[in-house]
Amino acid sequence: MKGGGRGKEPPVEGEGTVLCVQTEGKEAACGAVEEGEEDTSEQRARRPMNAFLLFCKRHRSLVRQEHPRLDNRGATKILADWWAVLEPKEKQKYTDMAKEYKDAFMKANPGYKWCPTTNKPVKSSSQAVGNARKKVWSFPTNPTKDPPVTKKVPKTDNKPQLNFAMADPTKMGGLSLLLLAGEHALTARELSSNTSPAVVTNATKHHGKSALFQLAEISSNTHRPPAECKQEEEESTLGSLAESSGNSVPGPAVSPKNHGHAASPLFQLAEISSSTSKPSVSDGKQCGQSALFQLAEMCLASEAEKRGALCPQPAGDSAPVLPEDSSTHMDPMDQRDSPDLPPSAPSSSSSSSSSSTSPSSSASSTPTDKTPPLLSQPKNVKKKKKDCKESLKADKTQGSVKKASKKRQSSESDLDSVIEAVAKGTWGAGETPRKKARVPVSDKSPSPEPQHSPKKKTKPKVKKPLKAKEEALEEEEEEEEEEEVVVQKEEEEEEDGGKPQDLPVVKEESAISPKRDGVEAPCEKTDSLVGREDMEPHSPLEALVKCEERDAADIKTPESCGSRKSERSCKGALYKTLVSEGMLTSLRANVDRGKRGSIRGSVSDQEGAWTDEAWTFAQTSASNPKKLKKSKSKDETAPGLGKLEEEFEKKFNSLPQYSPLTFDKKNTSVAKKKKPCSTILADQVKPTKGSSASQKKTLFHKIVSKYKHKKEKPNTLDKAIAVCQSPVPEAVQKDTPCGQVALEAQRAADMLVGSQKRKARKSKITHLVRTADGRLSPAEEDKAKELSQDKDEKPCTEESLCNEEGCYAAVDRRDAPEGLPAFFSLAALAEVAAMENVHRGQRAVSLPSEGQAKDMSPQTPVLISCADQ
DNA sequence: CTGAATGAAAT
DNA sequence: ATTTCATTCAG
Repeated sequence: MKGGGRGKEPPVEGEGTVLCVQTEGKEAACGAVEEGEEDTSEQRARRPMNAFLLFCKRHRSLVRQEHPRLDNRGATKILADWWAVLEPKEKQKYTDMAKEYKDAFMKANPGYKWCPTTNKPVKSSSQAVGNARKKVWSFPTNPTKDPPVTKKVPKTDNKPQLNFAMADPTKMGGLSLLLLAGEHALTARELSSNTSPAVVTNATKHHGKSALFQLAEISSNTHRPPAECKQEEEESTLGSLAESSGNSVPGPAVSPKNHGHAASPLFQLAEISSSTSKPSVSDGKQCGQSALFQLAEMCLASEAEKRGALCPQPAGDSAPVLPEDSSTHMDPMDQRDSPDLPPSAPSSSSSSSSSSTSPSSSASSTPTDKTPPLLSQPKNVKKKKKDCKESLKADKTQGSVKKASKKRQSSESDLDSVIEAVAKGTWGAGETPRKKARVPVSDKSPSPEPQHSPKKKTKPKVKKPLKAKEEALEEEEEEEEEEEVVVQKEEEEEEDGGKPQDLPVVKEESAISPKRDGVEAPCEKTDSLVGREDMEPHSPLEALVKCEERDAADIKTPESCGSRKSERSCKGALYKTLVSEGMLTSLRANVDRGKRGSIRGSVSDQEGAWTDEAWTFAQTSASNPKKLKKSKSKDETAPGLGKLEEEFEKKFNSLPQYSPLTFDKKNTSVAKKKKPCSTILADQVKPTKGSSASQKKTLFHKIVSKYKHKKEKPNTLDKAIAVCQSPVPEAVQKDTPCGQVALEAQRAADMLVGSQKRKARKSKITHLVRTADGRLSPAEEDKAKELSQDKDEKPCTEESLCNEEGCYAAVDRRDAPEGLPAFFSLAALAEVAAMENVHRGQRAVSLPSEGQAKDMSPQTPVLISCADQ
């Protein structure tokens, strides 16, 4: 069975196929699982970050602020330099945190293997493996208890529980949809990919379905036939939504039941899924499927209804309707008791699988049908190579898909839009990526601000709220003030409810935030981001990410923060929604508590160490939503996530964030310590940076390649490099005589950090083989370059000139090197190297300030001259 | 998807 | 001793 199913992915299927598809998928999944890879390939949690990565994560934003143009690679280099200079003591913090993180992670995932590999599942290559990497924390052990022991499935070392996580939302149905939505929101682009590759988690999905099914039943309480269930589900769903939208806070009442049963079921679900390693699915699955299917429909229908209710005109794809509205118009209680939903209509329609009310609604319904197709799509998925190359190969083989992953092209299917809308909380709005969700945003602390929407459009009412928000934001920045936030939220909600256009609210916020940003220097990113968001649909994820960074950065410069938060808030909203739905029990708890302000408390409580509970918790809550995410999950930062995340975040934030200046100083000091010369360096340092360096590299490569250096291995060179590598600043270099250089060289060696340290991989090396010409492959060139650097001692003063821009310019023009004679003299190389060194030195020292040296003229000429020599 | 860096773990 | 992979995100 499995063989058949999994192997292929059904490209597209009609509606009818849905069930079929699912079935196949399941089988496939099962097969995969059975194959044994289950654990590994399934959804592996991401490995915990090491100290350096934590450091990078924490400081990258800073680096980028300083060097906006610098790309990540360059930033990484700088970060590496910083890291290198970081004092042990300081590093220790990161190291410790990393350790804690790791320990916690391991606790959560007892059998976790960093390198799953080994199994190379032949599998259908792309699929199963495809997603492999799920999210970081694998999830769950039981929420209640953490211990790994709980983990039910010891099957393999990897986590068994994953199953649940693995479950493919798309297949799951309404609930899954919600999850999906959440994820979608989180990672818009990824979603598409996820969907497509049903493959990935076949087994999991499979389980998920059955489990889901059960869940559905539970929630409904009555085991009624699917049809009836549907209604119930619908109602409940609406209710939950209403709750969420309406309040996140308070009220107690409404949801208790809902909430209660939903939640527990979830856990059960998780357990079930995990426990049943592979259910016999056949029977269950069918039932499950149908049930799920229906459920999904219901959900859609309900949504459609809402939409309709809100917006009389269904036609618009993206009418700006808000989900919340629905809440507004209905009482949760009422809903529960008797669903009167459908102002607009569709209840009946909804009931029928077909769906459909209006075109728009049809769209919504469509998704369901379509869903399968999506799944079938290839998936580019991001997962890197998770399973190693095989997966990659597979992907490649499949070819086409890649792009899809990046942007959710899947848009074709309305589903996406729907999902997004749901995620955002704004149904109608769907298309506009930017707006953050109005929703409950605040569940946590941090993020109330929305800045993205650059356009303020109309800002409807709610001015008050804005101010309040601003204040709140500020406060939050300083400290998270939940209460206010909450209040604001409520206000917003109300407002939203009053008006269908929640967008405005957001805009307002955005408008405000811009100001702040404007004030701040660092906004560039933000701005860009914003722009992007407007432009692109998938932006949200990025935005979120950025937000995270921003937060980190904020610590240092609080001002800047405004923009990102919005994203976060969006996320929070999503989570909230999910929670409200009962999908994330733990979250809900948190949310509730959080509203009261507990968040902080909780954090503080655990502050010290990662509690098992916390981890568990977090995993549980987080994992669900994230599963889909695969690559980027960004769990930590998520606003509404569980304690774990909070803790993580908190800890992460607590990590010292060193300002560039600090590093500069350090460099200086270090240099001084090591060598006297360094002093100069420090002063002179400028922001030059990696980027330029990289470009130079390119140039150098070319040059080098021309005369083909010989050094295949950097090793030999290393020494030399070490020697020369002084970080001397341009000025210094100029001035500095070779002799000093030598001294510095040592120092440099110290500073040297790693950049070039690492050996190239074999594969790469292979890659490096010389060409017939005798040229070296790029890699080699680099090495050669390095060598040259080593030698750099030479006196090329001018080179030092290269600044970021200067360098760029130079680079641009450069090319000249090609013309150079094949036989570059060592001296010439040395010069080149010197340039590089300079670069490096600057970089190392790099100061934020930009000014500088532009006096230096382009080095290209110099280079040439050198070459001539 | 790649890469740039470091580090932990696995092979 | 060598590979993977974790984070980030522009190319």
